[in-house]
Order: sequence, then structure tokens, then C-alpha cells
Amino acid sequence: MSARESPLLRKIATVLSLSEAERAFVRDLEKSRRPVSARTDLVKQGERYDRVGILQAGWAIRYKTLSDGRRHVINFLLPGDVFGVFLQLFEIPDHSIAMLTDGTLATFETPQLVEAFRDHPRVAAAFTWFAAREESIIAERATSLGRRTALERMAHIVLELYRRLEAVELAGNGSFELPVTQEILADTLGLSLVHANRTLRKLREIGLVDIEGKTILLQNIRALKVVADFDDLFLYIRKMPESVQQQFIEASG
Amino acid sequence: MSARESPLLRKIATVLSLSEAERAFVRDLEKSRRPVSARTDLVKQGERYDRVGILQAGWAIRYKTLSDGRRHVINFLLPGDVFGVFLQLFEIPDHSIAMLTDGTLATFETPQLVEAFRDHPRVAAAFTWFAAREESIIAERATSLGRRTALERMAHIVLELYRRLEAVELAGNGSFELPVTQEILADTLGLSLVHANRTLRKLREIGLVDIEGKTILLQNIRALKVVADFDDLFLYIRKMPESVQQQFIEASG
DNA sequence: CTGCCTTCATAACAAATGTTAAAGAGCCGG
DNA sequence: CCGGCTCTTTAACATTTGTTATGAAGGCAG
Repeated sequence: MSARESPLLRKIATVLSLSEAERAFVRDLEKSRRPVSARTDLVKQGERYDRVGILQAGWAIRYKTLSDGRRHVINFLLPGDVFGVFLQLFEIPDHSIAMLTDGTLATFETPQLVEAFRDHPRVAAAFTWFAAREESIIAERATSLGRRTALERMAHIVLELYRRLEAVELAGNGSFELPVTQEILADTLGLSLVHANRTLRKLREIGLVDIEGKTILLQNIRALKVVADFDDLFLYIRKMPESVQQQFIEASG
Repeated sequence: MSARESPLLRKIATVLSLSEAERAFVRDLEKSRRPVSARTDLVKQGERYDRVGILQAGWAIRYKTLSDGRRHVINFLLPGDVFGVFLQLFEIPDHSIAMLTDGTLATFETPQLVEAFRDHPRVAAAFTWFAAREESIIAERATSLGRRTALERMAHIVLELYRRLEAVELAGNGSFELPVTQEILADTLGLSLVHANRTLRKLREIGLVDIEGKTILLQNIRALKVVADFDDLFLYIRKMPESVQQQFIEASG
């Protein structure tokens, strides 16, 4: 796997090994790259959407807005993340997706998704794996929102992002770029802006993280894990069993 | 559709129309019915699981436990709900599933799931739809946990359960059986038991619901919707577009 | 029928988190 | 380099929610 592979291909490589032909197919799905600027809505709650997107660079959020303006960030989309596979089914999304930073986006159309599932079962397997993982990430966050304290939630999401970014080689040595305002963090963790700030300060005071500009440094990952009660099982960062890959091949007939 | 169809077939009928042959295939998936009693764990966090389950009767919960015992209920499983489609991929579940009441369970094995995707694309489409919907339900709940007050959350879940039970003909005329302790509700809504109780009392005091034993009566659905800021889009209780069904048929080759 | 055991209900008090306000830091365009 | 943004930080205070404790109600096993 070359260092210049797309983030999606890097991410897929952590889960299963594609043939060169399969990689070429994925590259083809990604070939429509275009720049998108911060604050652009890629998908709008309630408005028909019929493409699949692959984020190449930059961060985005999936979010919902209540009618009085309160916002909840469902999840972060990082480079290599795919969106819209399920939206294809529903056509009308129940949430929005917005760029947080400037970035690069590739999109492809439904027929190509169908083609993937018919002709490239291992690519389909990877897409399905990531869609399933998306759910487990959201479920873990719901657990944080329901049962972790503010400090625990903050520690948890820092670790989650670190692990996810590692897979696309955007994190290492305990640090990564976090191009996210505290307001976004607050809307993700179910906190007020002020309390998100307090919580971050506390994480710094007790020596678990250090923040310099947009860079966050995890100073004590072990302690962070204890505070967050972090178990990375929900991220499913491991190889897909051969038997499961085989099932996709059989299912595609 | 006869009144004696399984809840799953009733639920599927709200989304798409199956042929008699397809219904027969689903009935075959469900034929292994067996009774399960309350508190039985159907799936255990961290322990390999390799079947697909279809709940025929009774309620269950998907939940996670933190290492100090705090519990979060991710979602309710109601009659007609399917679990384990994604667990097939991961093999090791990151959450548990437990029966809340006595009930009836059918399970089938991976090869039959593969067969569904290869030979019965419209059945596969329905399964995929429900799996995707599961995610949107969890995302909506995360939104509640993050940004709705206790009262709003309680109103919201009551409406959600009402709409989901309607689809399997277990709710109507504004009321349904809610075989759930307040502790379970608390663990679902991220509240303490005491506060869940307070919140329920308030919902009664302001005349939005009435509770008699295990039966809940929604006295003012319109007001409940306003309080909860409830928009049922996330439940996707409508017909799957023909074009999407067609894509499953094409994908199965 | 009786006596657990679970569930519900409520009160008093504690703690976590939200709100409002204000000021400083950092960045960008003119 | 200035002015106006957005973002961060902090303080003081308000509110929601959690905790602990206790009793009542209801169902079930003996």
C-alpha cells in the first residue's frame, strides 16, 4: 500500500486486503474529486440526496437541528469516511452533513454502488463494514451521552478520534490536528459551550492532554482510557474474518 | 396480509410488498420459534455470536455496560425486530441484548442470510432498510440525550415507541403496553431512576399521558409532539421507492 | 394468607451542568 | 496596522439533575 493511496484505501487496508483490480475500482469511485469549503452543507436534512460521498480531505459533521435551533452533532466524518450509502435507501435524509474545514470530496452515483455490490463483493464488504461501524460508533456515543460524565465523555471522544485518525495516518505519537471549535465539541458531547471549555481545561490541568492551537497532544493515553472507560471494541479496527468476506462473494452470486 | 402474519411480515408490509414466494422464504427464516424468558441474554457483549434473530413476541433491549456497572440502553427491540445482521460481520458484539419480558424468538444461520441476499433481493432490501433505520433511531436518541431535556426525551420516546408498535399492530387508539420499568427508561434516557419518575409524573400532571399498570395512554399526542419536537422522518415508516428495490434486484445479479 | 422482593413514589439535600456576561486572543481583510 | 470577526476563557449565579433515604404498593412463592 503506497503512502499516496487515498485515505479510503488506507482505511480499507486495515480491514481487508483488496486485489489491484479492486483497488482500481475504488480509485474509480473516487476520481471525481473537487474542493469543498468549510461550512458547506453536503447533505441537508429533509432534502433529497442521491449520491454517495467519500471525504478525501478535511473534516465534516453529521448533525441534526431541533426546531428551536439546538444542534446535536451525531458524528464526525474524517478523511476516508464514506457517507450516503444508507441515504441511498431512504432518499430523504433525517440529518445534515456539513464541512467543518475546507476539504476535498469525491462522489459517485447509485449505479456504481449497485455495481460494487454486484461485481466487487470485497469492496461491498468493506463498505458494509464501515456502515455497520458507523452505527456502533453512534451507539457508543449515545452511551457516553447517557451515562458518562462530561470529563469522561471528553476523554472518550479524544481517544476515539485518535484511533480513527491513526487508521488513515493522520494521527500518531499521541497527537493529531483537531480542527474543531469547542462549540462543535459541546454539540457532540451534549454540553454547553462553557462546560465544554471547563472540561477541556480540567483535562489539561490533570495532565491528560495538552492543546496548542489546533493540535492536541494525548499526554497520558493510559490514564485517558481509565477515565473514559475506553474499550476500542466498538471501532472494529481489525481484519474482517475470511469467512465473512466469503459470504459477500457468495451473496453476489 | 392476514392478521396472523408474523410481526416481521407485518412490518415488512409497511415498507414494501413481497410476493407469496418471498413471504414463504421469510416464514421459513422464522420457523425455529422458541420461548425465551425475561432477563435472558440473547447476545453478550464481547462473546462471539453468529446467528440472526427475529423477535416474535415480547420486548428486549440492546444495552452496554460500563466497567463500573453503569448501564445504557441503546434501543428497544420490539416484536418483528431483527438483530444480528451486522453482528454477523463483526462476530464479536460490542453490546448485549437481553429479554425484558418473556417472549418468543426465532433465529437462523448465516448461510440463510447469504441466501436471502443472493436469491431474494426484496427480502434483502427489507432487512437492509431495517438495519439502516436502526441507525437512524439510535442517532435520534443520541440527539435526545445530547440536546433534549428530561421531559422532552420522555415525550419523545413515548411517541417513538407508539409509532413503532403501530407498525406491528401492537398500539392504537393512543395507547400501548409498556412492559418496562422506570429504571430501564432511565437507562435509556440517560436519567437517574428518581428523575425518570419525576419526569413521568410531570408528563401525567400536565395531562399528556396517563399510566395504568403497564398500559400507557397518550392523552394528547399533538402536545406530546410539540414538547418532544417529534418529527417521525427518522422512523422511515413509508414505502421503499421502487427504484431502490430495483437496485437490490440488479445488485443480486 | 403472609412475607419477601421488586417497583414506584416522594422528600431533602448535593452535585453537575447551564446561563449570562464580559474580556482577551487570534486571525483576516482592507 | 486597524477594526471587526470568531473563538476561547473565566466568573457568578441559576437550574437541572443526581443521590440518599424511606415508605407504600403490588405481585409472587411458600
